[in-house]
Amino acid sequence: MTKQRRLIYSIITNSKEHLSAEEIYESAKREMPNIAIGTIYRNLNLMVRDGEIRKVEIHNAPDRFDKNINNHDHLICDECGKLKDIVIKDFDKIIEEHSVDNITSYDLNIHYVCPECNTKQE
Amino acid sequence: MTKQRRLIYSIITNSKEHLSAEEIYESAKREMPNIAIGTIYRNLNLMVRDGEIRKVEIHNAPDRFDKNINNHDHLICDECGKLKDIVIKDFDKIIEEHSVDNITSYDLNIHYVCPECNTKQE
DNA sequence: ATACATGCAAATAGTTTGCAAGAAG
DNA sequence: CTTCTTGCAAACTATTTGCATGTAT
Repeated sequence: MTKQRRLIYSIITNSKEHLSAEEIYESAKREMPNIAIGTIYRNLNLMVRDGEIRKVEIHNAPDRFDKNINNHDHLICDECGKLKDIVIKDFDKIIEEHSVDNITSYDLNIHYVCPECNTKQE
Repeated sequence: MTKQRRLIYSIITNSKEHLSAEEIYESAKREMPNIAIGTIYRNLNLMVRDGEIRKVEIHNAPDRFDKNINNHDHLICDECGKLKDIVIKDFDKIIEEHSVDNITSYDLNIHYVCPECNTKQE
């Protein structure tokens, strides 16, 4: 439990957004200018392993980190890149009905244009 | 329409597997030893853009290329890494029921242990 | 004390790109 | 001919890692 780790954790839990490692790094540097990007990644991975946070992997974009560790999926805006949580109800059951055994996890990202970007476009 | 492109396309359509760029490269080199990996990627991207093939993006693993361009999702084996196609019926409707507008695409990969690897383990 | 975490820099993997030479229409 | 594509090598992005030093317990 170093102060670096405490800082990184607080940045994630205090943010309303799903931050990338780079964004966490920029934010952390304001408090600790010498903090290294390697330290950010190492701590993020430890926290993910220990179930304190969740990693959201997105294609063609850096991973993002989520304080919400409950079962949920993500909406990803094609315009601004921001994420929102979504819960697809009974999704586990839907998959099980397709008679697939030994499921370890699944990974669902829905791409869309978020309401904010959609109104901007008009 | 170069012979490189024709070769790459035939490798994909003749394969029963979902090949990675590297695997396509290895296979192509047997016919054309001087073919460059850059040529593989350039042609794959063109074919994806033109809808001739589909790119399957998997986290922590190289992209794979799929001759099946119909709507379908993928099962990914955690042991051997091989992919299988799966169609989750009415999945579009399930998402729409969650009152999300402006959906452009979605991306569902289900991780599991495939029957082949599962019997091996016992 | 001593085990673990850090900062730094270099390495890694997968993919993309600039450019001069070559092939296609 | 002239446009598009190739082969090659270098660049790129996100992330990981080796190592000597520093910090926590």
